[in-house]
Formats: sequence, structure tokens, C-alpha cells
Amino acid sequence: MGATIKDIARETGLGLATISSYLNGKSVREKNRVKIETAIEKLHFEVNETARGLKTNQTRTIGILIPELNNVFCAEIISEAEDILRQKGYATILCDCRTDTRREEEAIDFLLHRRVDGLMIMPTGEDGRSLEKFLRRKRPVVVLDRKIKDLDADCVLVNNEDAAGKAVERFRSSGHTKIGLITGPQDIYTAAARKRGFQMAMADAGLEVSDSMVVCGDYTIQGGAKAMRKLREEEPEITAALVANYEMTVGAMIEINESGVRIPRDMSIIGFDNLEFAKASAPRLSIITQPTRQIAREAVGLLLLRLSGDRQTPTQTVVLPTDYIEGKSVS
Amino acid sequence: MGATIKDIARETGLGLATISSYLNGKSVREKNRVKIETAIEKLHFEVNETARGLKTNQTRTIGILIPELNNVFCAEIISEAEDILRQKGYATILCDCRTDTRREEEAIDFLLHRRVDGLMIMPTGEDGRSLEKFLRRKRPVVVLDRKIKDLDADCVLVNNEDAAGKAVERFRSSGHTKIGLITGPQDIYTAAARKRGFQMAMADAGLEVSDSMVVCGDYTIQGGAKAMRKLREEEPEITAALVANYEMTVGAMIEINESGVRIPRDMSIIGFDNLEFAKASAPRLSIITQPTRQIAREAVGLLLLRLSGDRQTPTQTVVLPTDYIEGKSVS
DNA sequence: TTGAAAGCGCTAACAT
DNA sequence: ATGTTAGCGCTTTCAA
Repeated sequence: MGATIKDIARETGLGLATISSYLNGKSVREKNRVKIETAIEKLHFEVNETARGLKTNQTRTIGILIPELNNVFCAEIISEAEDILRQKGYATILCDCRTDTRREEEAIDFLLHRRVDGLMIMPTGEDGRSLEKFLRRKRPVVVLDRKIKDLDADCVLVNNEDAAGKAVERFRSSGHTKIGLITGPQDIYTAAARKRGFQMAMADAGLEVSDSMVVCGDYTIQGGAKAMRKLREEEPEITAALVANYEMTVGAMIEINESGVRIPRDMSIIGFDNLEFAKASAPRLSIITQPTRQIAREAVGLLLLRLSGDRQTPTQTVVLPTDYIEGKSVS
Repeated sequence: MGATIKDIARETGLGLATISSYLNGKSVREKNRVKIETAIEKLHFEVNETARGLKTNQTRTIGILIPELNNVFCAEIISEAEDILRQKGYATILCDCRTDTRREEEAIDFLLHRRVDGLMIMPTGEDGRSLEKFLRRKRPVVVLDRKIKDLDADCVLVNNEDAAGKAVERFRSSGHTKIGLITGPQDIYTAAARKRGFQMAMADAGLEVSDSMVVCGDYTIQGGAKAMRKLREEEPEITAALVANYEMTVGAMIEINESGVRIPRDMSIIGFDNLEFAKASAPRLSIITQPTRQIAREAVGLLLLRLSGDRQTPTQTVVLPTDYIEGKSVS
């Protein structure tokens, strides 16, 4: 098939080691450099990363395992992470487990067999046993967006409690007291954390939160619409609501537009993520945004740090702040 | 590090070939099968796919190269393709070139060096020279959603002209004659094809299409809002509009809701993709949907066919039909 | 069915 | 700086 370094050696009359040195950026006599480059050009040589990987016991490949690619938050993180990784010479193997813990475990094994050098995972399951396999093999793992108990891995989170708190704060500053929350399934870390933050902030403000003021949807567009309908039915006196992920924000906005409720006159809204959607909304939607690119950057940074050999620095949990972006949907 | 087949051989007292046979599903004496399985269990053996790949000159890895992961259409296709591929034992290396032809070329080389067995690409660039490299190495390429001139590769498309035609047909059946189109940049294959289909259908129906009745946005949410604003300003007498991708549909809907225009009373709309969004919209949005899962299935099927050794069947272009899903946004 | 041995393309020690 | 050599973990003849 393709040419190998042997062919280059033969063509140039040099030894294998010289070619290898050249390929790995070590110093090579100018004259030989030219020779090698000519031969490479002529024979269309390209390094065989597989062979290299076998020898060095490194694949220069990272596994990214996520619950759902069809979720803009996931997609944004991946897109940024993949970009940085590729610049550093790492390939990204993507696995989408469709929010299914069985598939997630299978994917972990799959990536293990593939000998990926490291793993970035936004976990679906709550327990880290299958991840231990990675750690045991000294392969770094970075957990994204969610926390896993008793797992000694680096972790990049967002301050979800604070995010919800900020929203409550903003509503209060405009005088709202009857505030609703639409969050996600309580077995999802972020959904639970946002609820917790919401309740704490409300309690701090001395505001009541009845059960029906908090609706747990399913993090989808339709779920968001349904949740908003339910919230308004059961708690009609509510004047403000926080919707705690992007897809549900889209759904909630659709529902509100349909019911003829005017934002912010009849109801104030704070949504989540996707600045582009918020900007296009009318009136411009106030949102909590998560720093997806920075999450990716931190996670990749941590992974690269461990990959570069640093296994002794204790594992750390990076907690990134969210931003509140003022629109015109709160009054 | 991990155990190798040598360790298994030593542990069981068998030869390397026997272990290898077992691993590759060839028949092995029952007694030995048990021995081997016990040893594998005991030593936590796992095949090294890298070594296997070096020997067999196959990586069992497919490259997927796309213009933008933050685009639900792309994300849906990838998510389905990755699922099938993994079930077949193939890993998926994802490359997002951010709609940048330079990055796209780099990614092609990157994947080539990685010796992926095949490539699925939704091209950004219009010329296929860098893809020729793949073909020359006898690695199958499947082109998704867009066509590349003079490239002898399998291709999976959607009938974009017909999609636009269907929408025009639907509008006409309700008596509309002043129909607008919001499509994408004309250097994007699908955007141009949808425009072409729209114009042909209008011409067939004997309807006029002035320049300002067709607005080319940029396939983003904000672009969709802007395009709808422009369309209504320049052609206020329009009573119906087709929006030719999902992101722009979201934007257009936002703009319409804001301007107080009622759907479908004041304006009929047909959007594109994402049934979930359409269902949640109020009134339920009529849309053209593309069969993302089937696109993925066809593409993977073609790739697997070539990978299984069939290089002689002439390359084919599969054209999939779109669906029109009736909502309540046309009257 | 099984074992012995060669070799895939590369890197890395060692020698020069 | 360069050449020689061994070997990474596997598959695959070839013989038994």
C-alpha cells in the first residue's frame, strides 16, 4: 500500500533511525533533511499512526462519551474540545449513549479496548464502577458537567446552584415573589442542583415554594412546553419562571407565545443557554448561559496535563461560574 | 501494562495461534475454550486493537467530517451513524471543520494519517481534490447531503428540489400566490437546490417570483429572524413563506411572533426539520422533514458495503425523499 | 485443531 | 548525527 519509512530509508540511503528522528522533530543534518523530504514527497509517504501507537503504547486518541449529541449543550462542548484536541494531535472518538446506562457501560469498554489515551465523559449513570477500569489502567478521566461520587477523577462543573440563585435574585430585584421553576429529571445531576439552588435562594429570600411551583420536565422541547402549561395551570398566580435548560426554554417560549401571555408584562422569564436563541427571541430573552467553550477548554487542559505525565497532583474539581445575560424578558 | 496474548498462551500452555483463533471466533476445542476464557478473566486480558490494526492494516475506524456540529441536522445524522457503526465494531472519529475549507482539508489529511478505513463527509468545500487522496488509497468515501462534481464516490442526498416544490404545492392548494422563500447561502449545495426547486415550482404554477421574494440568510437562528424581517419589509403582500433549514425556521418564528403577525391567519409558514420543535410550536408548525436517520443508515450501509470488499459496483447516488408533515401553520 | 515462526511499521536503546 | 537491532501485540502462513 503506502510507502513506509523503510522505503524512505532505501530511497535516501539513510538509516531508519534518521528517518524516525526527522519525523519526530529531532535534529537531522540539513542535507539529509532535504533528501528525506524529497523522498517523502516522491513516495507519498505518510506516517502510520497505528504502528507508532503500537510501539509507543499511545494512540493519541481521546474518547468522548456523552448522553445525547442532539443537545446543544453537549454539542457545543464537544465541538470545542475536538477542535483543541485535534490541534494538539489527538483524535476524538465520539460515543453517544443515548442516555442509557447499559449503552454507556458498553461504550466505556469499547473505548478501553480501543486503548484511548484518555476519556472525557458526561455521565448518564450515577456510579463510577466502569470508570474505575480506566483509572486502574492509569488512563486519565475527566468528568463533565456532573459529579460522580467516590470517583477519583478530575471534574469540570458549573455552579448550578448559583445559576438558579442568580435568576431568583434577578426576579426578586424586580419585585417578583411568586416564582416558578421548570427543571429536569431529578436523577440528572444538573437538574437536581438547579432545583436545590432555586429552593435555597427562595428560602433565603423568605419566599414560599409550594410543590407545584417546581415542575420537573424531561429536558426536551416538548417537555418544556408541557411543563410550562402545567405550571401555569397549577400556579396561575406565578409572575416569573426560570427554565433550567435550553431545549425546555424553547418549549416554554412556544407555549407562552401560544397562550397569548405577553412577556414580560404578564410573565417574566429567564431561560438557559444558547445566546443566539435568546437574542433572536422577541422580546430578547434573559438567560443564564453556561461557558461551554471554557468547560471544554478546562476539561481538555486537565486531560492534557495528566497525559503529559502529571499523575500526582491530586484530582481537582473545577467549578465554573455561569453568566446572567440581561434581555427584556424580566420586568 | 495489560496482559497480552502471550500471557494467555503461557497461562494456558497453548500456542499463540490458538488464542488468536479463539479471539477471532474460529473453532477451538471446548476444553481449550474454557481454559482460555478462565485465563482472560484472571489476567483481565483485552485485545489490543492497535496491534491488530497494524497487522491487518485496518483500523476499524471511520472518520466523520462535518461543517458544524452545532447544527441539529448534522448532529442527528452523526448520532445515528455512530450508533450503527459502533454496533458493527467501528469507532467514529469526529472532525468538525467549522465550515472552513482550510480546516476541512487539514482534517482530511489528519484522518488519512490516522488510517481510517473509510470516510463520511458532509463537505464544506466544493472541490474534491483532497478527497481523491482517499480514493487513491482505496478507502471508501461517502458524501453526505451535498454533491461534489467529478468525484467518484458514493453519495447520499435528499431531494431538495422536490422538498421545496412540495411546500409551494401545499401553499398553492390553499390558494396562496405570493409566496416567499428564506434559504441559505448559495454556495451551500442544499440552499441552492432548495431555491432552484422553489423557483421551478413557482414557474410551473405560473407564479411570479421577484428577487426580493427570495432571501438568502446564513442558516443560523439570528439569520432566520433577520431574513424574515427583510422579507416582510420588502414584500409586505406575501401571504406564505417557506424557511429552508431548521435554525432559520426557529429565527423566523421568533420574528413572526414578535411582530404580532398571526400564523396562519396573517401568514402561512412551512419550516424545515426538527419535528419536536414543530410539534411544540403553537400553532403546530407544518414542516418539511429530512430523513436524518435514513440518511445515516444509507451512508453507513454504502460504506460497509465497500469496506466488505465490493469496489466494483459502480458508485451510486442515493436520493432520499423528504416528508411534508402537516401542522396548523398553513391556511 | 494447534504450534512455531515471521512480520506488519514504527520507535528507542545502543553503538558508532 | 546516524546506523543497527530488537521488539511493541497481534495475525497468519505453514507444518504437524
